[in-house]
Amino acid sequence: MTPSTPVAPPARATEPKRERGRQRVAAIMDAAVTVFTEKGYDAATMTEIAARSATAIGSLYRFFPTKEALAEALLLRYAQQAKNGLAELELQVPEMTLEAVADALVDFVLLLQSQRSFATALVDARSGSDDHRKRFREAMRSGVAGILSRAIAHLKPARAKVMAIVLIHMLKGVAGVANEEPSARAVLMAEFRDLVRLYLVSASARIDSK
Amino acid sequence: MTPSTPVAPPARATEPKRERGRQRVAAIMDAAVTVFTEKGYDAATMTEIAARSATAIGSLYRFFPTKEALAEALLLRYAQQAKNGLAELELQVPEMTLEAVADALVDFVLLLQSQRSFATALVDARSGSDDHRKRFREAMRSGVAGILSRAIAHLKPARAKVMAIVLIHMLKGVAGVANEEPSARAVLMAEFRDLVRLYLVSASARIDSK
Amino acid sequence: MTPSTPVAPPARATEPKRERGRQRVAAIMDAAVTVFTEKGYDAATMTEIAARSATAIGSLYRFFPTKEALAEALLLRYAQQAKNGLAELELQVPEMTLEAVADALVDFVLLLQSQRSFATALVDARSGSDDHRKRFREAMRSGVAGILSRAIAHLKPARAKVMAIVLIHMLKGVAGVANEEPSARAVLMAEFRDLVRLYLVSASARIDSK
Amino acid sequence: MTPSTPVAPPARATEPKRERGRQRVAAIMDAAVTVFTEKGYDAATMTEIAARSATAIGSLYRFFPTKEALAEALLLRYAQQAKNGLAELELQVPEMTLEAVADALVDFVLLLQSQRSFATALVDARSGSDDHRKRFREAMRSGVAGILSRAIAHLKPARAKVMAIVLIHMLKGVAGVANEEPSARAVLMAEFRDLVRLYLVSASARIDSK
DNA sequence: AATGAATGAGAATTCATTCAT
DNA sequence: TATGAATGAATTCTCATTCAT
Repeated sequence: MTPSTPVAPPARATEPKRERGRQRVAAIMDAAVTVFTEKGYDAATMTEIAARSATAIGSLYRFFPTKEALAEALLLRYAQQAKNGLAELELQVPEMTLEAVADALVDFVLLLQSQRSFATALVDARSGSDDHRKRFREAMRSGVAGILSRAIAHLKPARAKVMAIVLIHMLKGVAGVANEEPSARAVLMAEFRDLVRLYLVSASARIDSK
Repeated sequence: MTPSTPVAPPARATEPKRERGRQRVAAIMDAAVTVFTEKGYDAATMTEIAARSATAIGSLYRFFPTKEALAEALLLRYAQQAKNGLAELELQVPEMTLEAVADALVDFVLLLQSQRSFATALVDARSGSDDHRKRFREAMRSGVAGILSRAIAHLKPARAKVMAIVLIHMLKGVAGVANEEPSARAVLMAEFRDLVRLYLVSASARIDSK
Repeated sequence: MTPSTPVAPPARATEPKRERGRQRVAAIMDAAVTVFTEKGYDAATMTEIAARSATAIGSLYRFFPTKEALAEALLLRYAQQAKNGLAELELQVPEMTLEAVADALVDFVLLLQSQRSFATALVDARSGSDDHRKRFREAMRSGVAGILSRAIAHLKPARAKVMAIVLIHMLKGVAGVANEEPSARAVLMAEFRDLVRLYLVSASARIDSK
Repeated sequence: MTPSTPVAPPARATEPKRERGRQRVAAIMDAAVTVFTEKGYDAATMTEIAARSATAIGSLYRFFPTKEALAEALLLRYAQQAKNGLAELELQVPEMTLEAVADALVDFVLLLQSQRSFATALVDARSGSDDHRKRFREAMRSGVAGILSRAIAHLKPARAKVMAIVLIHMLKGVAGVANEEPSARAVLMAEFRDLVRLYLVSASARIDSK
């Protein structure tokens, strides 16, 4: 048969309507995280994801009609978690010192880290609707900017945004520490922690001195 | 037991003996950089690289026996350039202020940047012998550490190494600025520059205060 | 890999550049005619066409990048033959009686018939660029109309066109006779022949009587 | 040896006992006509037919155990209608002129036409038991032959059959007119009408002249 | 040495049909 | 009985790599 969807939008996953389906979807997503993380988006195969989640390939496609749709769903879930985490953190900022905020951000990243590497793989993938990816990036930036605004008095929104971008980049480095030799990890972590603190404190100081 | 070399080391198959060959190789490598950058390692095809360099696919394989070998060669060339640049920079460090060194590092990254995006694509690719990649990373770190050692008096080698790692990560961010909206680029660049300076100056100060 | 041609035009076949390739292409096209005829466009598989022409599937795709492209090429070849045949016939019309022209048209169809059934399958297929199909239809109609114009004096172009359409439809019936029981074929053929003659003669008479 | 019935005859799985079921079946059949018409037999999917008739795929299969069975049922329904129409027409023939009969046949086809295109799709499909198709064809031919016999005095049964075949083919052309450009339709219709009349009248005349 | 043809494993995706709830 | 999940063979198409001229 000739494909009946010559130019279709990214295609959303069919929502499971029974308990069994929901379990399947969960299993698939977990397996997908693993495989994407191990191999990257391109090299990961739907077949392997199906196999690892003990799902027939047809069933996999029932819920995720496209490799891309699957990645998208994963990213969405991840984004949700990240967003929630940031929102939570933001609430606690008022009662924290700047250093504590810096540490909290680092801890937050560390918490997400298990999923982060796959997210990196997917976010960096070039194919597909960058739409979601952009929105995700934006959400992260807004979240971090929000925290910064609360943490540093009189920080202008524009600067908060810029700092958020830089900060997020730094935090990516934190996640990357996991790939280093075990012996070096502790020191590296400490160094990153210091740098993050330094960045926030310095920014705060610059404002106060004005 | 014989040493573990089951697979022939992926390297250039034939050293081009004649001028004609060297041109071919150069054309191929240039095309490869373009294609790898545009599509990423996996999505790039040998056929397209051949086409873009006006090379027959068979000829391409004469020079680079596998896709991986081609990537490796590219990486090697890139590493060489980076190394040379760093070495050069290192020589000039003694006559520079710390801030100038920070700026120079940023400028250096910017210079490499055109090739950097493809390098990122290749370095992040998981397949194949990480051997080269590791060596490349090591070289970069050593180079930057060397510069730091010369730039900051009494900096212990171990700390220089740690700082190099952190610094290199930051510099990657600098390269990433290119992907941002044009309107935001200048500010972001400035922010990164500040941060790099801040990092070096702060590290230097910490030592002096001891 | 993700496909690199998300929305590409029907894709033309790569022209073979060596003798071997040309033979391949011929073998493939012959096999394709057979398979399309036997199973129809949808049910025919590229795998089977490859197998029947003793071609590796990859080679098949080298020359015909799409199932559709293959069908298109077949149709083109067929159209060319039909066109040529009609053009030839047109030249001879002046020296023929009307009945002879009628018979010649029937014979012409019979000649094409071996390929006709597959062409029907392809022309009727819904997918793909109707462009070629339309052009083919138009060519046939023009050809037949030309013959009619030469065969029937004072026939107006517009009427010639209309008659051509009707005539071509009748001729399709002639081709369809092959599917009937052998015992009935001869009589059916004769009946169709008579009808075609009747049609032409009657049309001619109507003009003369004016 | 037992008679060759290896596969169960594809027929309605369950006669709907209740009103509800009958509605379902009707909805399914209607949707099926639409989808088959739009896409052709092969490209039509059971899933889509189910969706369009708001039927669960499982339910669809309760009523029609295979895709083929569904097609068969559709064809059967169509055949019934055609048969009835022809039978009705046959009764009226004695009081009609030959020309009127010709027109009536054309009108009859036009009436069926809405369903005809799908029927064409299915009749032309090669898969499955041609049994039904043959029977359908036979019924049509008999019906038309009957009409002819009544319309043309002294027409021998054998000739009636042959003429029926030719006539039916011509009538298919009438149905095909719908695909032509609107501007051309009227003229084409008239031409086909004339041809049908011409055919009947001429046949009648030939007999009388004997 | 250069070129383009050949190869075939493997990837994404579809869909008729069967099962379990 | 009705529903939606499960299944997996089959299909189109890709591409790194090898061969033959």
